[in-house]
Amino acid sequence: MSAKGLTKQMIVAEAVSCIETTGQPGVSLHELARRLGIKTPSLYNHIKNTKDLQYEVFQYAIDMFVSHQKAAIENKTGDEAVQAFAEAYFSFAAAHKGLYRLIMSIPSEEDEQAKEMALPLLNTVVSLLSDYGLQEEAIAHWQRVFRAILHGFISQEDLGYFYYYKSSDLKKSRDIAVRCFLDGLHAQMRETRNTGEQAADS
Amino acid sequence: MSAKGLTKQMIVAEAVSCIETTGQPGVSLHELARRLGIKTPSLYNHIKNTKDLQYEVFQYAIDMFVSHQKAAIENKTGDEAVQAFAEAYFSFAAAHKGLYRLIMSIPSEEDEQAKEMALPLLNTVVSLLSDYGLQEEAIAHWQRVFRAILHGFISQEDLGYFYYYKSSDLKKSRDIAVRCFLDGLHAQMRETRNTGEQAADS
DNA sequence: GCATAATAACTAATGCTGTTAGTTTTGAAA
DNA sequence: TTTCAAAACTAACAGCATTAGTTATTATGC
Repeated sequence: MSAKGLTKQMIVAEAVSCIETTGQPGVSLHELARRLGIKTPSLYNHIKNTKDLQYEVFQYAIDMFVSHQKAAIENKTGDEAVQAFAEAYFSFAAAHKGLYRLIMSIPSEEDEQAKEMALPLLNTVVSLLSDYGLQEEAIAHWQRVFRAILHGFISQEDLGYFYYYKSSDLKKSRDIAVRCFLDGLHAQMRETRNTGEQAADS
Repeated sequence: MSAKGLTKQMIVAEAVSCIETTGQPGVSLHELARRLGIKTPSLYNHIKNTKDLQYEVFQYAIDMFVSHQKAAIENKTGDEAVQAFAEAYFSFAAAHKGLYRLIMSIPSEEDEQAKEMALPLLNTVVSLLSDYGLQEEAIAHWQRVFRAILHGFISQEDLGYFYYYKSSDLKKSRDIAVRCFLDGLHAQMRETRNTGEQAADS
C-alpha cells in the first residue's frame, strides 16, 4: 500500500540471495515479490523484464567470480597460478552453484550483450597463460582448452555424470585433469621451442 | 474428432523432429499437439506428463549418440580410437544441437532414473580407455577428464564463450585439446610404469 | 504549508505454459 | 449389433511473465 523505497539493487540482492539458497539459476517474479513484500507487477517499476533482471544478476555473479579468481592468483605465476586458478574455479562453482549455473546458462551465440559482459571471465584466463610466452594464437587455443576442462568438469559433476565409478574421489580426478592440462601445455611449448612454430597437428 | 491411432512412438518422433529443427532441447505440448493435429490434453492419453515425454526423447537421443560413437571407433584402438571418438562426439553435438542439449540438461544428482539411462554414454568412454592397460581407478579418473574436455568444449562453443579471440579456428582448438589429453594420458602411463603406482599428486 | 509532478505501489486482465476431470466419439471384439 | 476400451474432445485451473490503467505516496517548487 505504500511506496516502500525499493531499489533495483535491493531486488537484485534478493534475487541473488534466493539463487544462492536454492541453487537454481533463477527465481520467479512471484517468489521474488513475495519475499520483498510486494505484488508481482510492482517489480516492473524497477526492472524492464525478467531478462533485464537476469542480466543484473549475471553481472553481479561475474564480478564475484572474477574477483574470486583474481584473489586466488595474486602473486602467483606459471603452473602455480594455473593450479590456484583451477582450485578457485572449482571452489566458486561448488559454493555458488546457482550463480555458476546462471553464468553458464545465459550467454548464447546471438546474445552480444551477454557475451560482452562475460568478457572479464575470459581475460583472467588469457592473462594467466600470458606467463608462458606463447604466441597469441596459441594462447587463444589453450585458453579454450583450459576453460573447457574446468567447465566440463563442473558441469558434469553438477549433472551427476561423474557419480558412476564413484570409488575414486572427484578431487583427485580434478587434480589429474589440471596436471594433464599442464603436461599438454609443456609438451606444446617444447615443440614450439624446437621448431619455432606451433605444431599441434602432426 | 476421430481416434487417429496416434502412438507414443509417433509423439516421440514428432518431438525429436521438432527438437532437431529448432535446436532447442524441448517442445511445448501445445506446439507438439498442433503439429500432430490434435488438442493438447489428448497427449495425456499417451504420455504421463512432460517429464515422461522428456525421458522418452532422452532415451532416443542417447541411443542415437551411443551408436554414432560405436560406429566411429569400430576396428580402432588406442590413440586412433580416442581421436575418432572425439571427432564423433563433436560432430554429433554439432549436427544434433537440440538432442545434445537435452542429453546434457536432463540428469541431475537426484534423478536416479536419468542417471541410469545415461550409463551407456559412460561405458563407451570407459571401454575406449581400457585399451591402455590402466588400473581401474585410473580409468575412472581419466574417463572423467576426457568427458570433461569433450563436453566442456561443446558447451562453451554453444554458449558463445569461444567466439572471442576468434581469429583462430575452433577445429584446431579441438585438436589441441584432444592431443593435450593424449599427452597427459601418456605421461601418466610412463609414471605408472616407472613407479608401479599411480602418481598424479606430486 | 500547499499544490504539483514523479515515483512506486496497486488491481485487473491477457496469453502462454502444463495439467486434471469429465464427456463424447470411434473402432474393434464379443 | 451390442459392448467396451481407447483415444479423442471440452472446460477449467494454476502458475508463469507481462501490460494497461489506477491509486497512493513521496519529494519538489512556489
